[in-house]
Amino acid sequence: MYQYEYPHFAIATDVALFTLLGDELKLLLIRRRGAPFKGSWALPGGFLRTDDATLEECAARELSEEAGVSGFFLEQLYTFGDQGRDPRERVISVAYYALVPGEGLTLTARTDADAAAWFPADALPELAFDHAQIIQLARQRLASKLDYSTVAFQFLPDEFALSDLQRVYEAVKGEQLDKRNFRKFILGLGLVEPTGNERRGGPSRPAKLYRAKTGHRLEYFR
Amino acid sequence: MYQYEYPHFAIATDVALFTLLGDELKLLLIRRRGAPFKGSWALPGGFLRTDDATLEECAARELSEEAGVSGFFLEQLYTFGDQGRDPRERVISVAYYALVPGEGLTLTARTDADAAAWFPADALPELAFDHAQIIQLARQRLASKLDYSTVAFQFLPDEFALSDLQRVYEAVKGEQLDKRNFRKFILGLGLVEPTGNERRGGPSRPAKLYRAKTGHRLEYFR
DNA sequence: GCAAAAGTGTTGCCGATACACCCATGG
DNA sequence: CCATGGGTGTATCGGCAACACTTTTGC
Repeated sequence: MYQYEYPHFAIATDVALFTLLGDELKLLLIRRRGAPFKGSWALPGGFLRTDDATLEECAARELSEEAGVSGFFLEQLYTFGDQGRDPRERVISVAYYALVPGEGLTLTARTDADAAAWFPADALPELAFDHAQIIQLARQRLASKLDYSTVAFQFLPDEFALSDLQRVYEAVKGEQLDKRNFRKFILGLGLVEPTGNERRGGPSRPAKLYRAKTGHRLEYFR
Repeated sequence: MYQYEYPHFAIATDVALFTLLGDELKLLLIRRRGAPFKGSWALPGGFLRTDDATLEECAARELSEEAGVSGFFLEQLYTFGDQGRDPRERVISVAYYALVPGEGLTLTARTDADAAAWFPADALPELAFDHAQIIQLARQRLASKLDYSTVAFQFLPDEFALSDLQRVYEAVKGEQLDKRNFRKFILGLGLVEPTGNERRGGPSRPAKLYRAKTGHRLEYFR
């Protein structure tokens, strides 16, 4: 038994995980099985354990445990610690946002798969706790990071067509972009290179495929 | 005595408080009176208490208690929670940065004033914990926020000359700016208005004074 | 041959930069 | 009258937005 000089609190991480399915930005939600907010939709997340070496590790663990997802990009967003944001006791929540390529999602591999689902980011249900606020902040951050970093690549597999990348920008920003200007912009950054492969099979001209020069590391430009 | 389902942790806030003194960006440091890192310089900060309604309130309280400062702008920066960042026990630290006008600093009003001191932001001593990392992050954030927000006003009193504002930009970014272009930039934003007053008394032409149109609320442009 | 998506250049405009001199005051 | 900082305009350049047609494939 320990005696502490200062009060201690529960720490949690909550993660807003986005992906692109078709032309639409999607967000992963979990249906809560316990109180409080039992039956409500909420962000995946959970309490920090002593064997989580870092907060990020905690967030990643919850994402794979609760949602059966892996291979995501993860970045800290903001920390919420107001009194009363959790009705049980004071919980300090470190919010993250995460991105996965739309391809190869392993949601179905989970035992209780129906408890997790992708929602259109523009049509979310009522959410538990202050999760609506977290999501709003995550979307803002995401949209502004498109303008000065390579976050967009995190939505795509290693090989992608420029039109795939454009679909990411359009879905996240919620506006149409001019194809020629977009290509000039991306190629002008000098951060992608052709792989030499093409994507065939569609009823149209094959698309040249590219990869991020830096692998999938986040780069800042501007 | 309570039994918790999950482990609980100490939460702290640490604050990087900047001001402009003369032409130089300064950072406030506190000399630690207790273990660990006794005698080292550190950021002002301390543990979250149950009567702090918000994390921000905790940060503000510590700033006024430890440093005797008030009237600052305060914004959350990042949360550090790795194992081992505090040798005593695991401490989750929510880092903030804060800005005060160089005028009217009340540091001297403190009882143990010699325990707190302003250091040139470019010449800091060895620091306790991971505080050097926090400060580096704060400076980056600050410098980039100059480009798309009105944070700079937070370094200035209500009335200021355009050259004061320019000194802020130069100190934070660490580079000289062209006076004419700078004024065009600021006036072009349309976020300041002349107060009608002048600052006389120097051995030079009096400077017209301005105020932020929005009061001291943070605005985003671009 | 037709539907569907890929690919490709030029022009105009606006915002950012570079640059040097006169002005008003206090001492 | 001199030292100090305040105040002002123009020309150039480069990046960004607007804009439409041809190409390659699968069926």
